[in-house]
Order: sequence, then C-alpha cells, then structure tokens
Amino acid sequence: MTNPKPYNPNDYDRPSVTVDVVLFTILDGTLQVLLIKRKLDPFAGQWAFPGGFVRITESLDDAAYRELQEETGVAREAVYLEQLYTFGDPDRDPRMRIITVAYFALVGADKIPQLRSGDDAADARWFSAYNPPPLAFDHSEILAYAITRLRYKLEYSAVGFQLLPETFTLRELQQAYEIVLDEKLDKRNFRNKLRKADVVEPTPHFRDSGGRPARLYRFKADAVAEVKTRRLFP
Amino acid sequence: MTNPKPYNPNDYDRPSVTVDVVLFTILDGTLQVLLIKRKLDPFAGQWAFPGGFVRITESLDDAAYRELQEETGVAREAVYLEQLYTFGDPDRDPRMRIITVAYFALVGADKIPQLRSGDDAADARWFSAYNPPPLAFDHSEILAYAITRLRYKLEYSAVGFQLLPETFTLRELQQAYEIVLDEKLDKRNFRNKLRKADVVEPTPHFRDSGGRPARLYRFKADAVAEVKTRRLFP
DNA sequence: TACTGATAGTGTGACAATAACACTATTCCA
DNA sequence: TGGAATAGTGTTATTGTCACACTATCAGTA
Repeated sequence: MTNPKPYNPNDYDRPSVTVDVVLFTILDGTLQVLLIKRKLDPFAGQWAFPGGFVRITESLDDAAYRELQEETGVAREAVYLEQLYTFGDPDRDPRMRIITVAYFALVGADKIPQLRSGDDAADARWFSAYNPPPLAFDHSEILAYAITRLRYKLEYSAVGFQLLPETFTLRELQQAYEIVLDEKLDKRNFRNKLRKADVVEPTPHFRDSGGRPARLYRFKADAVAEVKTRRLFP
Repeated sequence: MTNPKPYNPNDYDRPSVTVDVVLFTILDGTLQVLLIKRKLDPFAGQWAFPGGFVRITESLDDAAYRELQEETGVAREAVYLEQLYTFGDPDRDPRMRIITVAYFALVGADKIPQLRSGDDAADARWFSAYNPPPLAFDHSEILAYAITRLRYKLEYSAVGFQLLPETFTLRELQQAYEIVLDEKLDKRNFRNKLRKADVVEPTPHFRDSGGRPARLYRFKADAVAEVKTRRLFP
C-alpha cells in the first residue's frame, strides 16, 4: 500500500477473493450450521459453506448478504452477520490462490421455513455444528473458529437472542445458552442475572409445554447488551 | 465457493489484495504508531501504514511479516502480530478495487533502534496514535479499529507486555496500561492483581529512577495470561 | 552525616458480584 | 382428585473489586 515500490498491482498475479458464511441456528435442541452440497470438483459431493466470489463493485458485507440470500433464501433483515476472519493460506484451494473472507451469521429457526434438518434431497441442509460431515477446503478450520467466536460473543453480548425465534420461553433461552456453551446453567441464577441485565420483556402469551405453560418473552429492542469484561489488571 | 454456478473466477474482475500493518509501541510516554510517507499518488505526501500486495505464494501472515520487515526493519521474532479485520469497501482506493487485510502489531520500544520519534527526514516515523497526521485511504478508520482492539485485548489478555522492553519496572508497566486505556489506575490494586495473575517474575536488577531504585521484572514465559470474562448470563 | 526530595513498595476493610441451593405454583391427564 | 410435568421464585456464603495512606530506600546536598 506504500512506497517505494511503484504501485502497480498487475506486477503480481492476483489472488481471487471469496466470502463464505457460517450460518448458525438452533433447531431440534442442537446447534446447527447450514451447508451446501458441492456439485463440482474439487470436493464434489462434499459439503461447504454458502459463499462465492466478491463482485468488483460490492462491499464484503454486501457480498456475504448476497450469497446468503442467493444460496439459502435467508433475507438480509433476518440475520445477524459479522466478519469473522480472513483465511488465505496459499494452498487452501487446490486449483488456485483464493483468499476467503469468512463471515459468522446467526438466524432464528423461525426465519428459515424452506429448509428442514434431515431433508437429504436438498442442496442446502442443516447439520449439527459439533458433528458436521466432512467439509470441503479448510472449512473445518473455519467452522471451529466460528464456534469459538460464537461462544465468546455469547458471554459478553446479547447476540444469543438471534438464534431464537422472535418470542421464546426463558427455558428455551437457557437451553440455547447451554447448547452453545456446552455446559449446564443454574435456572435461578440465569433468571436473576437476566432480570438484572434487563434485556427481555414479557409478552402476554404463553407456550404449552406439557406442564404449566411458560410465558413467552421477547428481546428488548432498546437493550444495551454488552457487559464489562473482567480485567486482568484493574 | 460453492454451486451451482460454474466455478471460474475469471468470469469476474478480480480485486487486488493487500495487507496493512498497524504497528504500535510505547515511546516517550505515549502510544505511538508507525507510519510511512507515501511518495506516489494517490495521497502522495500523506502517511500510511506499512503494507503492500500479497504475493501469490505467501500466506497473509507471511505477507504482513514481510512488509513489516521490508519497510520498517522490524524482525518477525520481535513483534506480536495478529489479524485485525479486512476492509473492502469498493471505493476505499480511488483507482481500483483493493481489499486490504489489516494487521495489528505490537513491538517493544527497545526493538526498533533505527527509528526515532521526531526524525522528520525519514520515510518511516512514529506518531502519536491518538493524534496522527492525516492518513491516506481509509487508514484513519483502520487505526481507530486497531486502538479499540488494543484496549480490548489489554483487558483480558497479557499482550500489553509486548509493548514494553524485555525487562521493565512495575511502574512502567502500569504507565503503559494507563497510556493505552487512557485512565488512571491504582498502584496497590494494580500490583495486587498482577501478583495474583502470576504473569511476571522479578529479575535481580534494578532501574535507577531518581528515588529508590525500582526492581526490574520480566514477563513469565509460561504464563497463561487470559482471564475469564464476566458473563452476561451465568 | 543527617536531612530532603523523589520514587518504590506494601495490606486491609467495605462493598458488589457470583455461585450454590430447594421449594411452591400451574396446567394436563388419567 | 391425585400425580406427572414443567414454570417460577430468594437467600446465603464466598469471592472479587475498589478505595485508601503509610513506610522504605536511594541520591544529592547542606
């Protein structure tokens, strides 16, 4: 980007740039990730994240939203999306140099009616994020990184709500946290802290669940949902 | 990255890819960032981060280390470096589409003997990170993001030591934290917490500093220097 | 040699956050 | 109407955080 070399990118072979989107949801009590079956080589028949080449006039974010829309039908407004990391190992694609900007995305299970976990005929399917099929390219590495980021964000922000439908019971919310963090949480502490954080509000509706019906809550739109980190030093 | 479109990147104009490195140190009691004066248009005469095109056979990290070495003489072993974020707005460079993978780097002030703050003749100079000169491209935005990341990392990891010489007094360490976080810290609390974190060890040497000499410490190589974040939910 | 200026170094107590823990309430169904 | 199933609620012990002030050691100088 600077001197003293003359500034002419054509002096170099140029890598290609793609975006790949790791889209999570919670479905059937597990964390699921959306994968698409590759039809062509390399890795034909294997599964990969939705993604594709960045167009010359669109931003990286736009490219990610566009690929998500094109390949999975998930609308821009329905997802939480943020840049994850850029993977650029020279031989991550066996044919040519491709640098991919990976994105991390969350969607509520109610926003994706057309896809069904277990529908093997489809090109696009949800898979367990912890037990995915063999993935193309370096997508296993990307998935591991995305899961780490998800856990991490869950602890200090309120993105977790993006994994749930618009309204949810407190039990469903707690289970979502337990599924992602892979640990059991205490019901009373969870609710106490939730109350203090002031990020959900009750709706007048209830969900039947075999016993006493549970009140449905929604995420408070105006909630400031970050938390101070505990400092290593004061 | 996937189907069903035929997989041929030459169908699209390709963006170019660069790396840019935001290198920080602490010098003369302030947080400083290394900038290089551009000789050519666009933005000739303005300042920019060290960086350049990613070669077709090198990884992104390697490109960042290489540019740092080439443009500033800072050796790979002497710096802490991590990927920051990828900036890819279509018009961030006025001439053509350039996507840049920004890196974030820290170096101890003792590792850079050849550069001097205030030496205006040089191509490469240290500037106050909080009061930089006008920067080329979107580098102001990148700098702001890097400072945010630096503050953030300081709070839950031990990267702060990378900003100091090999050995340092506890006062110098505290001042480094105060400079970066831009707030005053309590001496006793700082030392108490440092003791509990168990990340530094005393050396047998002292530094003269006008009054009672201060013991020099070094960072413990085996220190596990992450801290649990305070959770939004238990 | 003792006094002064300058910086190094050390501990405690009040307050806030966290974590462990068990019972009552409401609904459905047999 | 009693039992199965799930919802919902508060208190206490422990731990972490934060505010706060004095003694120690060195250099220089009267």
